[in-house]
Amino acid sequence: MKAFTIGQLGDRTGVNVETIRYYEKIGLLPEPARSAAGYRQYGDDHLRRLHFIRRGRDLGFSIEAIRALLRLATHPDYPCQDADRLAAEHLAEVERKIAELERLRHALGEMVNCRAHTVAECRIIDALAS
Amino acid sequence: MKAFTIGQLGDRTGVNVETIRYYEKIGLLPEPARSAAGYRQYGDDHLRRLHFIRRGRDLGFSIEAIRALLRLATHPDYPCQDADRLAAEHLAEVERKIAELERLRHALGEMVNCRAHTVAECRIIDALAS
DNA sequence: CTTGACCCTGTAGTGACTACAGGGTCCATG
DNA sequence: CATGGACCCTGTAGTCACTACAGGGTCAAG
Repeated sequence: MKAFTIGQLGDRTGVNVETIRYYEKIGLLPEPARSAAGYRQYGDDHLRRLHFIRRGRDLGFSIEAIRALLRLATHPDYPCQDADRLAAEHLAEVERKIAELERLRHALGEMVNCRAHTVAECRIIDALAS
Repeated sequence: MKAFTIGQLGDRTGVNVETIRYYEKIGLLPEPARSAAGYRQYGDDHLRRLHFIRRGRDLGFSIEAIRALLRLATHPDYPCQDADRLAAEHLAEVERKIAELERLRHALGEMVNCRAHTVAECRIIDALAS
C-alpha cells in the first residue's frame, strides 16, 4: 500500500502540481483517495495514467485527443484504427504548422540584418508599412 | 472627407470587425471619430495602421512586438537597430518552433500506419503507455 | 514549539481573438 | 410611410492548456 502525494506524483512524471489538479478537474485523471487531512493519495494506476498523458502532451496531442486515446488504451480489444486516425490527423496538423512556419522563416530571413541607419530606410518597417 | 465604417475597414484590410474593436480596446488602433449615431468613422491613417498590424500578425509577430514596431514606424529618425532586433528575435523563435515540430513529426511518423488489429498490439497506444 | 516545506480550495490571469445577447441605425423597396 | 435586412453599438463570456496567486491547513525535523 505505497501511496504518494501530489508532489511526489509530480516529481515522478515531470508534471506540475497545479497541472495535476487541473487534469483532475477536467476529468482526465480520476479523483484519488484522500488522507484524513484531505491530502490526495495516488497509486500506480494514477502514475501510469499521468505518464501516458504526459507523453501525449509531449507529442503535441490536444487534451481531447488524449482523452480519446486513454479511452482506447483501457479497451485492449478495440480496433487500433481509431488510434491511428488520431495520430495521422495530428501528424497532418503538425506538417501544416511546419509549412506555415517555414513560410514565416523565409519572409523574416529576407527582412533581418537590415543595415540601414534609421527607421526611414529600414526594410523591416518598410515591409510592414507598404 | 471620405470616412468609412468599421465593416468597410474590415473588408479593405481582411481584419474581422470584432478584431478591429479588440485592437481599439487594447490601444493598438486609436479611437476614431464617431458619427451622430455613434458609428466609428475611419480615415486613411487608420487604414494604413491596420494594414501594418495585419502584415505583422501574418508574419507571426506578437501584439506587443507590433506595438513596438508601430512606435518605431512613426519615428523615421529612430535607429533601425531596434526593429532589426525584434525581427531577429522573432525569427529565432520561429526556428525554435520549427525544430520542435520537426521532432514531433519524426516521432509521429514512426507511429502512424499501425497495422495492428486491436489496441492491445497498437504501437501508438504502446508508445504512450510504456 | 517553531520553522519551512508541503498540501488544500477557489478564483483570476495569460494571448489573441471569437461569439454571442440585446439593443440601435441606415437605406432601399413596396 | 412602413418594413426588412444588413449593418452598427456595448458588454460579457468562451476558447486552450495551463499558471499564479490568496488565504488558509498539515506534517516532520530540529
